[in-house]
Amino acid sequence: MLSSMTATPRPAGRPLDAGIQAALLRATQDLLIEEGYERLTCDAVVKRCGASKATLYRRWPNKLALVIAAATELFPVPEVPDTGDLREDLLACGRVYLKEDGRSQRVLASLHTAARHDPALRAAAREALGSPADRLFGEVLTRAVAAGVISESVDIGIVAEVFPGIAFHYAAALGLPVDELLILRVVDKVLLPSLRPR
Amino acid sequence: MLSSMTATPRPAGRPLDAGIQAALLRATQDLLIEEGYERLTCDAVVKRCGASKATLYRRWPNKLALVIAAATELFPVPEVPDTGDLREDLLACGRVYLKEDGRSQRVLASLHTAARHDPALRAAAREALGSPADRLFGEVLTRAVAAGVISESVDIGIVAEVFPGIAFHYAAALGLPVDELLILRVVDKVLLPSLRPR
DNA sequence: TCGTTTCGATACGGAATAGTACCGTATTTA
DNA sequence: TAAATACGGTACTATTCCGTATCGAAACGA
Repeated sequence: MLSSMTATPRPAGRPLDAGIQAALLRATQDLLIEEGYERLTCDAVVKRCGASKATLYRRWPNKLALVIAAATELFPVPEVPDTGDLREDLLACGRVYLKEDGRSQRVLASLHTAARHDPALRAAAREALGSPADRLFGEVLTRAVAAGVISESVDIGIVAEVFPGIAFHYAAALGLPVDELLILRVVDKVLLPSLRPR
Repeated sequence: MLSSMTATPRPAGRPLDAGIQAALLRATQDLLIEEGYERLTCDAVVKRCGASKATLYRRWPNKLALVIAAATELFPVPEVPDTGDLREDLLACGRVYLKEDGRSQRVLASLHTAARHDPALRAAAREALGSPADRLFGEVLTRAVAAGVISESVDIGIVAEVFPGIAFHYAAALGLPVDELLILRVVDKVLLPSLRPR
């Protein structure tokens, strides 16, 4: 009864193994972080899972589709923090970058740098991802201006770019981890001071 | 007489063409900006100059050496600004990133991202380059603290990372140009406010 | 003029990698 | 049991790209 309600009744033959699918996506994410898009190879992905190439190409038609799938899986759009306290909201925005040990942001940084020079990847990534976390600061700040918590004379556009800029610099160039201490320093020592009315 | 004083008297045969050498380095820089390190090919470099591969490999033993030479050529270590006025010094630090239309910083960003995942490139780049411009803000700020212009309670370490972070984010991920307006916004709306004693 | 070296052009070897094809085996439904 | 499909393994093709080798022509010094 219940199974008969599914849109596509299970086809004959051995079904796809969901565990392998998850393992392939996870390995792809790891290799994106470790090696970057250009140096990630499909052979390395399947080898790391003890899988075979047929198993990979049965699911995704090519490397680009695999990578996009691996990235999108990481991005349930984060919610805009709203605690009623500006400092707490800003800290919460920063902590989005810590989720799963910064996994999603590190994958995104890897993709972003490669997309810079690869039109196909750029188009696919823009469609599938955006960079949701980077927008959080802007939304929190505009809300704060609307609520009168921040003076309208403040340049919230550039303030909103401070943390994403530093986080990307850390992840993509310096190879440093984004951690709670960094978030505290940026929020307390840079963002809040530059938001104070003069 | 004069020529006899040179350490190495001109050897026999046709001399190396300095113009071609300059063209090869410039083409390498352009392709680093346009394509990134991984996608830059030696064939593309020589093709763009109307040169041949023999001409390239006569000068540099491999792609890595070519790229390092192309990058180092762009970096006469910048001088630490010292105008006597903190704001002017900070603006001057930012304007280093504008030199030659941001050419050197864009090349460096390209190299930096590739070096993240390439040990050989990383070692060579660290030895040959560092990232001199990124250090300017730190030096200006520590001097200002020593001079008593800035309170010691300020976290100059993180403040010094704001502009390099945003500039790298723009160059390596967003593909946006760093311009005078951006420098003004960062310095006046972020850096100086966060340096004010509370 | 003669020897030496650089020039552009081109062909080539070797390695890496994307993607395809096929194998025998295992798992599922009918 | 039979048909269908997924599985790991592996061989294969096609392409790209680094780096080498070789060619005749051109540019230098002696």
